[in-house]
Amino acid sequence: MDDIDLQILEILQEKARIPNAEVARQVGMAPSAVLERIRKLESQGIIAGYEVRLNPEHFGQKLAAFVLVEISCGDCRGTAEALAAVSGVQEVNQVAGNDGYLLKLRVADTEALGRILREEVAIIDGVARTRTLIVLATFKETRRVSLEGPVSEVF
Amino acid sequence: MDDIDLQILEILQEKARIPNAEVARQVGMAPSAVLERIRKLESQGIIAGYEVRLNPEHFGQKLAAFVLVEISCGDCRGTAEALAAVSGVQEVNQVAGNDGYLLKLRVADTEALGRILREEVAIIDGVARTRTLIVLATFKETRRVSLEGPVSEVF
DNA sequence: CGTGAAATCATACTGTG
DNA sequence: CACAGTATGATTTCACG
Repeated sequence: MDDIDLQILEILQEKARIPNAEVARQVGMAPSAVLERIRKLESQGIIAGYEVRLNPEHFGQKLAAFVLVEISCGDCRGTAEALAAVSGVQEVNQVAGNDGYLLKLRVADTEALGRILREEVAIIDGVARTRTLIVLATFKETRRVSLEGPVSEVF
Repeated sequence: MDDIDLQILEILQEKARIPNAEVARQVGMAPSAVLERIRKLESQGIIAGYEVRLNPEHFGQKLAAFVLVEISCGDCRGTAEALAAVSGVQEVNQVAGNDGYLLKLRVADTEALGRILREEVAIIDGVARTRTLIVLATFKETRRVSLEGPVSEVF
């Protein structure tokens, strides 16, 4: 991965749906060459995929929340998968410390959140306790990765 | 927004970089009509944008962490913006309760995280205390929104 | 919402350093 | 091996019905 690859990734992070030909212009190369580089980045897993970003508020999901799920591990295999299947869950992160998992979810409102915690989370095997953080406002939400600094060439 | 729009969004959530003509085939419409719908969804803000998903591990960012930032609000204007500017910060969520903000960040390693907390977060005006949750594993990480249920027509 | 023509783009192939 | 040039077919755009 060289400097031109980084330029391409930077452009794509800025605007993922830019035409290939436009990327080629910006990096000063032929479209075919740029395409070849992008394909290679995809096959190397450096580009993991492409996503549409929908506005959740238009789909009746006005509330975001983080839920810390404390685990009492009798039988914990499958807990993560069970949590991932809960309504509205966008993230399941296993975290160090007593709180075993940190979930991020998007739901309609506090009522729906309460229902989900009671009826879908609490019943999962190994779930001891939950602590919920209601999101009042989101000031930044990106998946951008800073492309500066040393780049691992592994994989 | 009607049922065909929902179908289109569902297809795009599944695979964002699908050619328009393919979407048209799946919903049984002319490509031009589909494109027109997509453009409308974009201008309405229902489609908020498109993203490349890069693999952070290829860019020396092997560690994810959540940081709860407790705020002692003397002068809190600008705190969120200051937090958003911290290295590696991907999310800044204001949360209810004592912990004022929940950050998500991606960094190289625990050493970098420590440095950032000391040198970039702790010095921000209004930051009283932080509690860090190290992510050991991520089982799910999506921005998909469930398109079922009642759809708000507002905006 | 569909059609069709024109512009633009994607991509496979080929040649070149 | 990476890149540019080229040709072909697909896609996007836009005016119009």
